[in-house]
Amino acid sequence: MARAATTADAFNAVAEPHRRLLLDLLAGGERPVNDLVALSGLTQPQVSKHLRVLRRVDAVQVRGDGRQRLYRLNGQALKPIHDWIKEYERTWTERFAAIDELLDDLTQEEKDEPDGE
Amino acid sequence: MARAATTADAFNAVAEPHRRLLLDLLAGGERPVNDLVALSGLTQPQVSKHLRVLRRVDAVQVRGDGRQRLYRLNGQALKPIHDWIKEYERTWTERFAAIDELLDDLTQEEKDEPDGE
DNA sequence: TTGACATATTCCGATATGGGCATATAGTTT
DNA sequence: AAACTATATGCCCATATCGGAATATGTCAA
Repeated sequence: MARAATTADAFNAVAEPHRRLLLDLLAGGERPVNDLVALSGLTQPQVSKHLRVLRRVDAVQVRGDGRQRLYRLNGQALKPIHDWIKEYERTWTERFAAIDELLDDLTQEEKDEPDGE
Repeated sequence: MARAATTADAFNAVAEPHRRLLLDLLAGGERPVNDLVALSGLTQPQVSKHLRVLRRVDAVQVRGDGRQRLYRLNGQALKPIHDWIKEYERTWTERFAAIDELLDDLTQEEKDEPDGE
């Protein structure tokens, strides 16, 4: 066995800068692929491929419209990321940071394994 | 040229589930590697390697203490992720979602490139 | 049907990743 | 110094990733 999970969840989908760019562009509204190509400066296949990944994690949805395919953002899929990172927000909120640090110290004392060492 | 950026920014560091686990554990306070090994169920080299990546993006900081190395979370490094994803929050906040959808439609009309298609 | 346009897919090569295992390095104790 | 503990590294393998170029697929128009 070598290597583990990768492009299959939102976290990974979003780890790619170009993919974030596409999402950002789609945040402005539904758009056909060619628009994204123009706006992103990426090649058409590149865009199609990245959109595919984003689709797999349901971060975007498609809708056929004539010969075009309209892509639309589905932020819902990004919620898990937000939920996870939200917990860390306190870390950089200075006031909380100080409190946390204090708590860490206290907690340490009672939690520290006292099994010799 | 093949392949682009990877493990060098917070987004990527956090894309790995095991790495998120380590961060979550460290959120509970400073800990030596062996604690993390025990708590995570990962092998020691695995932990060391993941910690290295996390260190490279400054998501954790080390402090030597005798023969141990105490790792501590540095949430600050995760802020960019939070800042980015925050913008998408409205998407799943139902009321906003509806409004956005409406705005999309309106915006579309005036923004749609009228250059022949 | 043929042709033009829009988008998706395939194949390829270069590279990086993560795990496993063995081992190196560092600090401590005796 | 030697033995021991704690952690970091190195090496290898299997696999996934991203980009590039070419091509397939799909849809509409003549």
